This record gives sequence, structure tokens and C-alpha cells, in this order.
Amino acid sequence: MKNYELVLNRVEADLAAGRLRLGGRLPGERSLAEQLGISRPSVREAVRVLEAMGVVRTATGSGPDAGAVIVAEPASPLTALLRLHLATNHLPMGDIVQTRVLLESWTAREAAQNQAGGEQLVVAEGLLDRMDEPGLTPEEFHLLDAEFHVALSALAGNVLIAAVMSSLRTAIHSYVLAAVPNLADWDATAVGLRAEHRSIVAAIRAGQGDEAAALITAHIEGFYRAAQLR
Amino acid sequence: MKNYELVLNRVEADLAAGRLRLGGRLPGERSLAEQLGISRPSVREAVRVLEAMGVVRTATGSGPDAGAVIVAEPASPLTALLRLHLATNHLPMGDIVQTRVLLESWTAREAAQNQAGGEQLVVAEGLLDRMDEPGLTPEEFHLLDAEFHVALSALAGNVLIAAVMSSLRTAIHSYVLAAVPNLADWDATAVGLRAEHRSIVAAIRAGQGDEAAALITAHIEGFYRAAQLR
DNA sequence: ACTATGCTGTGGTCCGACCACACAGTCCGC
DNA sequence: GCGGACTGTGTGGTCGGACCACAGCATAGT
Repeated sequence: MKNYELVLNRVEADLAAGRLRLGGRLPGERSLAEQLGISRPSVREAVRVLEAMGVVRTATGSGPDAGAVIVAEPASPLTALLRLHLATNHLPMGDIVQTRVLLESWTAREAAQNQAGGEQLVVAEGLLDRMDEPGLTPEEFHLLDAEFHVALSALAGNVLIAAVMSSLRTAIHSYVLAAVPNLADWDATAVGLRAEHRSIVAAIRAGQGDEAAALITAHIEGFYRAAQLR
Repeated sequence: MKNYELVLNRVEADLAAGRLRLGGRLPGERSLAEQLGISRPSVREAVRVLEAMGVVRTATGSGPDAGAVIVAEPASPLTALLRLHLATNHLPMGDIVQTRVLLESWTAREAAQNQAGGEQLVVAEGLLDRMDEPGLTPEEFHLLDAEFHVALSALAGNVLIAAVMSSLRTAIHSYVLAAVPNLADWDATAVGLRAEHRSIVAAIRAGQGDEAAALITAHIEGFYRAAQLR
């Protein structure tokens, strides 16, 4: 058992037992080191891991926001995880596309059938309005596109699926951008994507779950095919 | 930009550019520190994060297996991530169950329709045989059960979905075990679970995708309802 | 009453040292 | 010549101590 794992176990146990809760703070690194009988560097390694896992957020200085604050941010570590494993080339882009289709078609169907999260849908439409602005660069467009898809995924109210979707869309952003030159005509593509977005939202609003799922499936697969992302 | 992030960026860039590949080794910590003009503790924090992300595996000593070897283990960090966020109580068990149903019903349908991975199916059946042994403790049973569900998820050939499923099933193992006392009659429950497993495999083998998906959905939801896991 | 100043505690970084480990080459006894 | 013991070397693992930057707060001075 490595020393830094002592800290991880301790923190996980404290979280599970309610001794640590969201918004609370970890003991100081020096104090934690003394309590566990290990050195500060070992504690720091553990805190780094916790930070990389989205469990704590560290900040210098004093006051209530300083120190290692307990947060619950599963999306950013998931993104980093995907990015790294994408970089190793052992995570095929095709699998990611397939996963997106699965998750997004499910959330679209759920959202349409349950008609929950109406205000979220308004947020998504606001993003679509911003995407209508002329003169957007492909980068700006795809950042908004990512936000839109993440907003849709949140409609179903499943935090795990929403986090996974958010991470997927963010992790592949640079790959998507790099593939834009593969498109025959970016402007024409953008026009098509905008129209598809609107029809997806319309289907969800109309409660047509199967229709929304089919539209979003075609939307995603169509783009990846056109951009020749594999 | 914190110093340890320098290392992370460097490693990710090296991976993406092919300068580092699976099975290769990171430069030594001391060497890396000198190259980047930072201290060894900063390098170590980064290596810890990479290790926590399943990108490297560290070992002491010398020889080809020593040092920081590049690996691709997305499942174990995902498991840790889920466990930690489950511990914070900001990841509802219901969302996990819902995700399992979504992923597993999809993989079952895919596997049935494509009839791919026949040998994997044999492996899964071997697990079922071992689960038939009398006298298994609930812990042993559920470990085999976890392996079975992971083997099923691998049938569809999507490494991302397989990794997520594997992590889900592993992360909730302790929670499942803790809920066994909620069951009215463990032995009767086990008999039912075994029969459901067999019928799922049979449906996949027969190419009945919708049937397999429905069976596995009922299987998962039924157990969580019986165990009162929420 | 208000402002400025130092105090205190936080994480961020670094240095140098020592340990345990595992392999590889070498030395010594046979 | 051969084999086993042994030292050398490089790896990560751990430690203690030190200094820095930062942010809030108590206090002294105006």
C-alpha cells in the first residue's frame, strides 16, 4: 500500500460516512500528513489525484474558498480521461460516435416523452440563436454546438449520462476542428446542422420521442461521415 | 499554469504525436524534471495523475518492466472516479441503474443482431457455470455476476462502452453487497438471477435482439428493486 | 470611523537526501 | 571453465525542511 493511497482511502471513507461533504474542506496538507504519519509530499500526491478526479478544488490564500474544497465535478476528469486515451490511439473514434448516438438518442427520447426540463430546452434554443449569427468561425460554432448537445443530454435528468456526454463532446472538440477542412463546403454544412438542430428541438417539444431520436442519430452520424472522422 | 500540468501536456502531446506509444516508457522522473526545468516532486505529482488516469503503470527496480510504462487502462480510473463520486452522494444510484439498463440492453441487442464475439459468449457461459456451484457466498456470486455482465458488454465490440460498463459494475459492487440483507430470500433470488442469465444468453445466441434487451432490462431493474437500492 | 500594515495560514515549489528494489555485470571459489 | 555470490547502477518511494505567493483578518495608526 503506497502512502498516498492512505489519503485516498481516508478521504473516500470520510465522504461515504458524511464526515466530509460538498463545500467542506479537507484538513490542511501539513495536518493530514501528521495525522496519517506520512510526509507532506505524499499527501500532496493524493490531493493532486483527488483534484484530477474532480473531488476537490485547491486554492491558495486564506478564507472560505482557500484550501482543498470538496466539489463534485465528474465531467472535467472524464474529459481528461477521454482525451488521454484518445491520444493513445486505443480508443477508436468510431466507438465514441457510436456512444454519442446511443446516449443522445436515449436522452432525446426521454426528454420528449417526459417533457421535463422545459427551461433547459429554452437554454438550448438560446444557444441555437447564437449559432445563427453570421460570421461565426468553425471553432466558435462547434463550441456552441458542444454546449447545445450537452444541454440536450441534461434534459433527461441523469447526471451520469449528462457528465459522460459532456466529456465526450469536449474531449473530441479538437479532433472535430481538425476535421473541418475535410468538409466540402463548411458554410453549406453549417446551414444543414442548424436546420437539424431546430428540427430536433421541435421534435422534443412536440413529444415525438422516436422522431427526435432518429433525427439526432442522423445528425451525429451524418456529420462524422461528412467530416471523415474515423 | 501549474508545473505538474507541464508534464501532463508534454506527455499528452508525445502520445498524440506517436513519440510515446503503448508499452514504451516515460523518461525517468529526474530526467523529466531537468528537461522541463521543474523539480522532481512536481513531476511525481503529474506521474501520479497519469497513473490514476490509467495511462502509465509505475514499478520500482530496473529492467524492462520498471519505471513508468505506458499502458491503456481506462476501466480502473473510471471505477475510481465513480466510486469517489458515489461516495459524495451526488451520483444517485438510480442514475447508475438507468445507465446500466441503457448500455446493457444496447450491447445485448447489438450482440444478438451481429452474432459477433462467439468465443466471448462462451466465456460468459463459463462464468454462468461457475455461478451454478452450490455454496457460493453472495460476495463470490456477485463477483462472478459482475464478470458476466462485463463480458456481455464486451460483445458489442465498443471499447468505450465496455469500459464504462465494467467500471459501473465494479464501482457499485460494495453497495450491492451491502444491500443483500434487504433481500427477503437470498437463495431464491440467486436461483432467479441464474435463470435470467441463461435466458439472456439464449436470446443473444438465437439472434433475438429485442428479446435479449427486454430480458436484461427486467433482470437489472428487478434486482435493484428487490434489493431496495436507491 | 477609516485606512494601512503586518500576521497567519493556505497551497506551490524546490532541494537534497536516503531507502527498497531489481536487474546486470563482475568477481571469487571451486 | 563454471556457478553462485556480490557489488554497481538506475528506477521509483519517501522524507524533512525550507522558501515563496497569496488571501483574509486583526490590529494599530491616522
